Amino acid sequence: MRYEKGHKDTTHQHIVDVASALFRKDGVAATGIAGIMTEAGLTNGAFYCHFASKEDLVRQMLSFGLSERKQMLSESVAIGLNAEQIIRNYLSPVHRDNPDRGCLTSALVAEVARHPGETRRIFTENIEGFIELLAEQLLLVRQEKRRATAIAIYSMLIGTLQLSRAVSEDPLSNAILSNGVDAALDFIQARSG
Amino acid sequence: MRYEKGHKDTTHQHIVDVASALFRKDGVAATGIAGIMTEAGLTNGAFYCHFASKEDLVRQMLSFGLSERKQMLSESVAIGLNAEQIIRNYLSPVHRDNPDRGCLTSALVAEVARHPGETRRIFTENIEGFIELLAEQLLLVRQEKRRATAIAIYSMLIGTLQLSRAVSEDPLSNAILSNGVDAALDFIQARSG
DNA sequence: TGTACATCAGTGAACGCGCGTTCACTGATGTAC
DNA sequence: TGTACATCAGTGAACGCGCGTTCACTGATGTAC
Repeated sequence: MRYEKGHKDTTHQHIVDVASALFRKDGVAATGIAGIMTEAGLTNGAFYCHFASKEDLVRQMLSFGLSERKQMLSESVAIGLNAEQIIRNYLSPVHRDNPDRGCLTSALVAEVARHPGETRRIFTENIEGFIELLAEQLLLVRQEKRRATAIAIYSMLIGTLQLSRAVSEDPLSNAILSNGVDAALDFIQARSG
Repeated sequence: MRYEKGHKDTTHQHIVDVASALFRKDGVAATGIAGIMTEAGLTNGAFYCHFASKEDLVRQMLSFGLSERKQMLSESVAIGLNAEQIIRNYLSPVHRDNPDRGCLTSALVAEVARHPGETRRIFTENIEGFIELLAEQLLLVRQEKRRATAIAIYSMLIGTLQLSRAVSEDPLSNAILSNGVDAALDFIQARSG
């Protein structure tokens, strides 16, 4: 069969979206091509009409997924969320319990570190824009300290979320999250004025 | 051949040590039994004289490895290192560049989160002792805030180390590390007095 | 003291399975004449 | 307008390979008589 204009692009994007969710849920190494394609409603072979290799998919997924997350953050700001609300959303039980729809960095940062330089380069490129956007929201922090503060907060957030996901169940996991919110806010406070 | 008394325990421990390094370097999912046994100087089959399954090894590795790390921290304290020095060592280029000999949590926390409940329980159990020990070093922080502060600092440390490992090369990676030290010290400062 | 047997850490080949990747093929539509 | 061919996203079987796990076997030593 022939397909309508734009069909291939739609399918391509669909595969990236499906892979992005599976990678975040199970990790890159533990997710197979066959599983991705089945989940996308296609067969194995079609994968290589869209990607040169699994690593190629990983790179496209990082590039698209991180800029998508950046846009989500940007929209949060646009509708009036401040730094505190962004932090509360990030360190929420909902985010903890749904890694497949959550932050790519907290789900995949350790695995990215083990991937080839080109993959890490794409990660780095996208993360820098993210940090920049986060820095802009730290209105109380002196301009020249904003970037450094944003990096530190981002590190806190990904470390805290990961720890809350790894420990077995409540109540410790919830305590880690709410403790993380307090800590991030105290830290911003310390860097303010 | 028969072996001297204690031989099996020595071999068992050796396999755990080898696996611990490989898991930290490449991740659990990407490390195979055959690779571990070859690195340990044995053949495949012997693995099941020592462990019921790969998951069994993962659990023993976490249990032993985390209590080993806790003892290392304990010894650092015994020889007079303070909280600042512990943080500087943790967020050093040497630690970043040698994950196979470094912190298990920063290397494996995201993967542990995807393992069965029993594995996460072992992780949790050991991490709590670690947090406690770290809390005791926060001498400037008011007693009732120490535990919460220790958790937050630990989250910062693992998040920062992971981020520094994932980004591509210097100078950003080094900046993330030294920025992390400043942030952790500022945070302790904010919680002091 | 000498012989027969038990022990058991480790060997190495094999199991079924899923991995990433390749490739000859399909078939609906578009294009050329 | 009708026919022959080109296009190309997707199919599905197959490739070699390594995975976790199983198992019959080895062989040096310890034990029993």
